[in-house]
Amino acid sequence: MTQDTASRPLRADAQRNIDALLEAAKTVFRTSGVDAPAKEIADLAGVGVGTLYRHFPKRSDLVTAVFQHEVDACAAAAPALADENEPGVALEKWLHRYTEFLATKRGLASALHSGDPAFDALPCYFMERLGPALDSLLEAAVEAREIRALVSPQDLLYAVSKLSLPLGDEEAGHGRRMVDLLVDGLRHGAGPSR
Amino acid sequence: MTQDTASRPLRADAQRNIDALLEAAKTVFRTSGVDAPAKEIADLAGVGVGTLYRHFPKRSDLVTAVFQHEVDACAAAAPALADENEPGVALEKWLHRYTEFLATKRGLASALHSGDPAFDALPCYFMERLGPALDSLLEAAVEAREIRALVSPQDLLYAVSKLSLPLGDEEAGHGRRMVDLLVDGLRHGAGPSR
DNA sequence: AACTAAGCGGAACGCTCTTCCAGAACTATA
DNA sequence: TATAGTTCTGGAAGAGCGTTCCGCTTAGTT
Repeated sequence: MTQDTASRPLRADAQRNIDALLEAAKTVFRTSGVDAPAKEIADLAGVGVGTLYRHFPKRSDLVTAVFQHEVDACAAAAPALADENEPGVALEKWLHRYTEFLATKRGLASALHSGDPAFDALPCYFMERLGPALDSLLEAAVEAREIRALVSPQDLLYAVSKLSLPLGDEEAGHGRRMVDLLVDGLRHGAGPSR
Repeated sequence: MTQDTASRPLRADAQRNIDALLEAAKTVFRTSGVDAPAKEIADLAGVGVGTLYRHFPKRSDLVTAVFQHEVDACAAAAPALADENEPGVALEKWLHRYTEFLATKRGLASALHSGDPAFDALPCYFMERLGPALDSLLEAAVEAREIRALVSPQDLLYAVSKLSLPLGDEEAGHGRRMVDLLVDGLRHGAGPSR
């Protein structure tokens, strides 16, 4: 899933280590934030710190890779959910999947706004991957007349983002409730597509 | 303006150092972010690092103090602007003053969302100080029939916050333009108060 | 002037980041 | 399968930063 773009195909053990590092980094970022010690990540992955720095010379490289990895996983969940559920339910489940994804990104949001140009491309990647994924779910739901057709995937993604990464102080679960409300709102106007 | 709540009145040189540290930290936070080296702040303030840690044992103590200091300054600007300008202009100028304040807070926003409970009280402090300040400007402008009366200070503060601390990638100045638009929107419906 | 205690500075310690290279591990070839 | 050639690995080493600690300084008091 990683590093198969060009050049020669990377040695097998190296690929294994990269995967282990991504998995470890995902876990550590969630528990200790994006500024967690490099050694913690290397230890969890079962490799030396040198190996970490060989594959991800800058911290932002690792952060970016983990982020893209998770965005990909989130996007990939859409077709699976569409197969297994009614369109409206699939949409709802995917949005919750998306909220869970966002919930693990508190620390990452800080990095995104840190001004480091290394992160500039992430929001684009985000939209490019998730936009179409959500769009297919929306279209199916509109087709099935379970929701109305008046929302763009971009708007919905941003709306859910802002609901899930709140400014200020508020109790847990607030984001999830607001997302439910949003989906119900979409359902309300459902009917024959014009 | 600082540390005069209780106990004995703090030695004069200590108070001077505290002020110098706050001033230095404000500058350094702006240029190097909230994670800047402690020594950089201490040097700029002309004191040893020990002095910094004596007054602000944890980094969050310093961050919190600087933040409150700046919130106070921003709130204090409201009456002055109200004296020197027409109500509508005072409102507009203050909102721009507020945007400038927010613009220096990129790094701080990260800290706020970092999950450190030390920062939990900041958003409340923020609203408590700025809410009334903005409210007085709004009331004066409504009274003078320069804007309509349909907005709460909380909504306006949050709206401007979100416009000024954008998610995603966008060119500079976007926040400022959107704030202008918002103020024009307020003006549009102006007329006899009901 | 002398005393007291608050306050100061910066050396020292420990932790983390990052680099580097000798040697291990893998792959291709014969 | 044996060998050569390359990639990749691990962790020691060097540098830098955060934080603590304590002997000395200095403001305030009598």
